[in-house]
Amino acid sequence: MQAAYLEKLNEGQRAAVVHGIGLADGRIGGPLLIIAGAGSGKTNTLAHRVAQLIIAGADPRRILLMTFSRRAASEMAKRVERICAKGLGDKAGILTDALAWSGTFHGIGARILREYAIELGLDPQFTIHDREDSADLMNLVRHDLGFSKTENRFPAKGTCLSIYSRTVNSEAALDEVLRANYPWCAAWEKELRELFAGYVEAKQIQNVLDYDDLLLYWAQTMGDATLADEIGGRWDHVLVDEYQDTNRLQATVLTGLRPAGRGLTVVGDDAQAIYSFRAATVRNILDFPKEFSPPAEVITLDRNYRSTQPILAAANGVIGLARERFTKDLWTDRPSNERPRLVTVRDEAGQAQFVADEVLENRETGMRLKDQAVLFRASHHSGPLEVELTRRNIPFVKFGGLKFLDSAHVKDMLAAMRFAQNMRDRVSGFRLLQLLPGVGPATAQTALDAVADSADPIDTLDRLPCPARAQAEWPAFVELLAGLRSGASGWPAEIGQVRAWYEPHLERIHEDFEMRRADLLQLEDIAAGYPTRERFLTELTLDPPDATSGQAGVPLLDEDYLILSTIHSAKGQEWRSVFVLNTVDGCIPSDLGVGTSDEIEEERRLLYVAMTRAKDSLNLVMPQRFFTHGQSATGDRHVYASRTRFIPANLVELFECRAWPIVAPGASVNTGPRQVRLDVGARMRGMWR
DNA sequence: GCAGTCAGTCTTTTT
DNA sequence: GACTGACTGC
Repeated sequence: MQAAYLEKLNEGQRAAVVHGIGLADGRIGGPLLIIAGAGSGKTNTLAHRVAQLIIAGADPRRILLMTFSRRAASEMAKRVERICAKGLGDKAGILTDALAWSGTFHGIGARILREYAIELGLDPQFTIHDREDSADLMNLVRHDLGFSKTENRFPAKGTCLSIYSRTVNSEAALDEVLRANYPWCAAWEKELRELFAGYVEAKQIQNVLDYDDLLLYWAQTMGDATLADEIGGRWDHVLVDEYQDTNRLQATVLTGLRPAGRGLTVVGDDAQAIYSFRAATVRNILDFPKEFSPPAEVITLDRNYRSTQPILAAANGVIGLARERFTKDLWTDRPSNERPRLVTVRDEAGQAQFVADEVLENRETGMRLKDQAVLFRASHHSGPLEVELTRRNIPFVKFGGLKFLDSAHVKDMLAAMRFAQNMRDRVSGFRLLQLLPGVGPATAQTALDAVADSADPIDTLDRLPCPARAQAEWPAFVELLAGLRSGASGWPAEIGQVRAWYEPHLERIHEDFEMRRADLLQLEDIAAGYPTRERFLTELTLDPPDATSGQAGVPLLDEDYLILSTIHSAKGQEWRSVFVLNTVDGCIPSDLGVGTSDEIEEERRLLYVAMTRAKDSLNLVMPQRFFTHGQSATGDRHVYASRTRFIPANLVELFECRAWPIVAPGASVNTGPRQVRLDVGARMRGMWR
């Protein structure tokens, strides 16, 4: 007899769902690898497996579910709950929020480390630095060591951090990483080693962890037999999604948790590996089965339920040219007469018009904006389109790229709260102090030194001889910190106090403070959704709100809006109609990513991921001309682009090729409504400015 | 020692 | 077109 909720699954999916469940005497099954192609119902299968475990009697609090993003985690939790409701009926009510251990590797790591902080010699109040904070700290150390004025240019802070991060995450030796990924920095190996030692020391003194530390400390913890047993023993089942995008360090954590592989399930698709820049390695998923003895069972899902046959044929064609590949072609029984389209447009402005036109046309036929998405390689590729959408009043939400947390004024506010939380955090303190008029790097350094050595930092700050120009502002500043540290006003009232203190400075520093002030109010709204300051700061760093909106404020949930997303952020999602921008060499593949053949292969998979997001309709848009940057608004310098190398001539027949706009011979090129084409007035004014 | 200006560099994707 | 470092005046 088979439960009704399993009937809709195909054979492979069902095998994956029930693997190792219901063994005699309640034993827990061996390791399982699910190779799940794009659109093969991967999320659904994994959710069913979790639900099946619970229905079969597993304790949901002893299930660890690690996904790639927080969004994926909460989505999964919802689905599990729904399926359990079907399978358990009334008894399912007790499960609400019971799937307590679901999140990203980093998020779970942070939780574990806070809990075991004392045992690991960490202060439980540690703050977490995001990438930019880490780069700033790296820069401070780089400066202290005198590397900022070497005769030959020393690698920039971001490069140093990337090297450090890759070395840590790939568990490789520094010289290997330099040779393989940063050959132009190889001459600095000795200095880099010194820099990284200083960086690690600085983090420890200041009681901060960076993203990598969340994994690194966790992995180190798992190296201790007693702690590994204790932590691994908290869960009976560990499930990992998007396993192709994990790195060595994450694999180490995982084997530490489940040394024998018992109760371990990983899911992924090597054809969709697109995070090697984060040191992810496809070897993790390929080598998974033989990590264990007996080896893990492998189940492959190759039936695609998402796309029409012509779309899938084109995607298979693209990935078929990959140098190396392990999964089979996907298949579907969704026929269609409509091939995906390769659309040639004149330039990026034409591309924006084309997409806007098509999106509106689709909506006329009843397709909501939300069912349509525009995908692109780099965040800034959508710039002209965003302008066009705003002009035509088409609401949109953009995923990926710069977030509102990255703006200077938001970071200032967060720095204030983080410094209050942890006054040894120099990056936050450094930023915060320099907001005061008359305080620059030198004064800030002195103040932070005094605070670091002090048992009563607030008192120290209060007595500090501050520069004359900061005199007037100093008492209010110290009072703010004292207030925050006392916790007297409680959360989220505190953030209002910070804003009240900060606004005059904002006004002094920025011309456009009106716009920025709106962001601060939004930050306050977001803050109100978190129970404590510590949770707010931690979770905001680990899971920043990932969408920015075209209009002021995020559109209401019931409103309809178009999705704009980087291909990376589109992972795991699907839409009825998908547009891919700039399907030309130089954008896909990015001309920055064509150094090695491995990088080229990853760019190819990126296009594959983009194409396989589409259910019914797919448009790959190719602007012919790109205007180069660094010229006046009316300049005409441009370069010509050609079709992406991933769609060579022999694949073109899989597409319907067309040009837009369709120009009848002899007709005027500009078929659209009459509009300003040359702002003569602006040119005249520009002559004098 | 701070703040403003100028010239030169690098420019992706994200937890 | 943003960020960094060097230079200059206060």
